[in-house]
Amino acid sequence: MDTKTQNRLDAKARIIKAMAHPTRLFIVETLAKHEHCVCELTALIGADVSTVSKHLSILREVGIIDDEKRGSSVYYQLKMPCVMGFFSCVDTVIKANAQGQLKCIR
Amino acid sequence: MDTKTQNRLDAKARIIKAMAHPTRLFIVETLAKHEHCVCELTALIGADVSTVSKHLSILREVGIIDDEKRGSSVYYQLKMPCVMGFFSCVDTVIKANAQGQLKCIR
DNA sequence: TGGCGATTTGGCGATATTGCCAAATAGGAG
DNA sequence: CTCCTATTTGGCAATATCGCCAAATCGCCA
Repeated sequence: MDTKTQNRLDAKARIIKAMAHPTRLFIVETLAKHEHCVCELTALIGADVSTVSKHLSILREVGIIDDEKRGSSVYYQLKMPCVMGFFSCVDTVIKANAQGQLKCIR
Repeated sequence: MDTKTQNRLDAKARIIKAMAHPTRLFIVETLAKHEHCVCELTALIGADVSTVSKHLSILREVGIIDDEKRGSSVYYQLKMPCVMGFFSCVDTVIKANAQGQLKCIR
């Protein structure tokens, strides 16, 4: 694997890794509906605020979401809605696995 | 976040996590062209055979690739080609980030 | 200006991932 | 049967991730 390919795949993996966590998937799905501030997301997720804040910064770092400070709150929004289409393939994989399981039982 | 959502997102994250590694991205992209045996992939990647074998088992475990033993070799193939479309969004994110950088310099 | 609510950052222990080596396993060729 | 090649598995050290607490920031508002 040459260096150029390595760098390209490193960049790609960094972005995918940012989504490879249940809480961060929840954040992306939730922001797909509409923007939310950190406190709202924290309430929905049910984890420590600092934990949620770190998840948000991971997603922002790779450019998937955007933040905007308004008043005393920080509002996050989905910057790259295409990731939602991205997920439909994952659901396809899950469905295919389930059908494979069924076939074994039958 | 209720238990049902938690389980759904765990399953989704598991699959995405399987792709969140440069070497495994390389494997998926390579298999998208056509099937390869472990030895061929190992040569292309340039890592230890055992390392490549483990990466392959991670991808197989979540149902993204399939294996078939023929002769003394094991051939792997892409089972879920939709992941390639999945990647185009990631490229979009990378491009958007680059353009954002440019805007800052200008 | 002092204090309050919202958010981020530092740090720590627990856990997970990664990549190599060595050893086990599985088939095929001689 | 025995050697050889291809692959997988076990184990280990290095590194990264995760989630909480505590502390630092940052705006507002009285």
